[in-house]
Amino acid sequence: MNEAVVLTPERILEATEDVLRRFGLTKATVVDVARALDVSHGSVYRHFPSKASLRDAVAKRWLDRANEPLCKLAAGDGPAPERLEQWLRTAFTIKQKKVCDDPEMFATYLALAQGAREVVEAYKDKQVDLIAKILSDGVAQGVFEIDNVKATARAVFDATVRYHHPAHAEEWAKPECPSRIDALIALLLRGVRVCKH
Amino acid sequence: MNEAVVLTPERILEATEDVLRRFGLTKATVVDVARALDVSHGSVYRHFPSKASLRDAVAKRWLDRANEPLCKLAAGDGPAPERLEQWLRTAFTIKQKKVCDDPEMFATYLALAQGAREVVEAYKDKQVDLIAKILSDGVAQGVFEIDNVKATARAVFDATVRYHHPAHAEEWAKPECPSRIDALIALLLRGVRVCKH
DNA sequence: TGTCTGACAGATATTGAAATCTGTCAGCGA
DNA sequence: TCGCTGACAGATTTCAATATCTGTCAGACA
Repeated sequence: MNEAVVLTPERILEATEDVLRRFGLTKATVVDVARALDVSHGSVYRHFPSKASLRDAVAKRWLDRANEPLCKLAAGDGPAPERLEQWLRTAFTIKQKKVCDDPEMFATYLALAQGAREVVEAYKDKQVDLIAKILSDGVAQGVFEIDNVKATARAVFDATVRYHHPAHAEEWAKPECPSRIDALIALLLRGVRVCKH
Repeated sequence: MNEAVVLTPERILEATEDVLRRFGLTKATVVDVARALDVSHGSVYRHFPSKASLRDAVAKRWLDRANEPLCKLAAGDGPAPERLEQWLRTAFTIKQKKVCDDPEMFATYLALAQGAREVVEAYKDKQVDLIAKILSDGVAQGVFEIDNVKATARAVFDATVRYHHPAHAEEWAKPECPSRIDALIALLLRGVRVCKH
C-alpha cells in the first residue's frame, strides 16, 4: 500500500458515518467499519476502546455540526427578542429538516444518541447557555425583564422540548404545527419581555 | 355455574387490567383474560371485536381515571392564576406518582397508549380544553390578557410537555426537576398575566 | 333466540443451535 | 520500536422449526 494514509480517529469516524448511512445502526459492525477502511478490525480498537465509544464520538460530531448555526445566532448582536425568536425557529427547522430529508438516518442518529447520554447532556447544557446568552443580551438592552437568567433559559428550553426533542419528531410534520409554534413563541416572548405601555 | 354473572364489557376490562398487572403487556393474551373470567376466549370477542379494541378501551379507562381530578380543578372558581398553577402541578404530580409507585405498570400503560393513538389524541384535546377553561376564566376576572385563548391553551400544554409526556418520564425523578418546574410555571404565568404596575 | 363453546387457519412469538460479532493479544513486518 | 494483523474466547445475533395466539364460525346449550 503506497498510499499509506495513516489511520486517524477522524478517518475512522468518517468511515463509521458511511457505514451507518449504508447499513443502519443495528446492522453496522466494527468489522464493517474496518473493511471500509481496508484495515483489520483490531486496528479500530487501537483508536477507540470500544464500539460504544466510537458511537459516542459519532453522536458528538453529529450534534456539534447541528449546533453550529445556533452558536452563530447566539453570538450575534441584534435586538434580543428577534434573535430569540430566530434562534428557536432555527433550532426547530434544523431538526425538522433532518427528519424530513432522511428519516431513516435520523432514526439511526436518534438511537445513537440514546446510548450517548453524557454527550447529549453536554449538548443540551450548551443549548441552554446559548439561550441564556440571548436573554442576558435582552436584559442589557432593556427589552427583557428576567429574575434569574439561567433558570429562565432552562425554562425556555424545557418549554420548547416538544419541537426539538426527537421523541416528538413524528408530530412535527402535522399541518397545525406552524401555528402552534407561533403561539408558543409568542407566549414565551411575552413571558420575558418588559411590560410595555 | 349458579353464580351466572353475565359477561359484560366492564367485567372484561376489569379482568384485562388484572391480567396486564400480573403478566405485563407483552405476555398478556386474550386467552389469559378469558381464563381469568372462566370463559372461552371466543366469548371475549363477542364484546370486543379485536385485541386492539380491548387494549384501547383499557387505555381510555386509565386516562379517564387519571384525568378526573384535573376536570374538577378546571371546573372550580377561584382566582385563575392560582388555579392554573395548581392545575399544572397536579397534572405533573399525577403522572409522577404513577411512575414512582409502579414503574412497571406505568411502562405497560405507556406501551398501551402508544397503540391507542385516537384515544390519546382525544385525551390531550380534553386537557387543552381544561386549560382553556381556566384561561378564559382568568380573562373574565381581568387577570389574564390573551389574544387567542384556544391557541394559548395549546401553547401552555405544549410548553409543559416535558413534565406530562411519558417520553420524558425518566427525567422526572431528577433532583433539579422541582426548581425547573417552578421556573417554567413562572415563565408561563408571566406570559398570560396582564401587565401589573 | 341468543349466548357461549371449542376446533380451526393463518399470524405471531418462542426457542435453541449455528453463525456472527466484540474485544484481546501474541507476534509479524517495516 | 510501533502500528497492524489475524486467530481466539465469550457475548450477541440470526434463523428456522416449533409452539402459542388471534380471530372466525358452525353448532351446543339453555
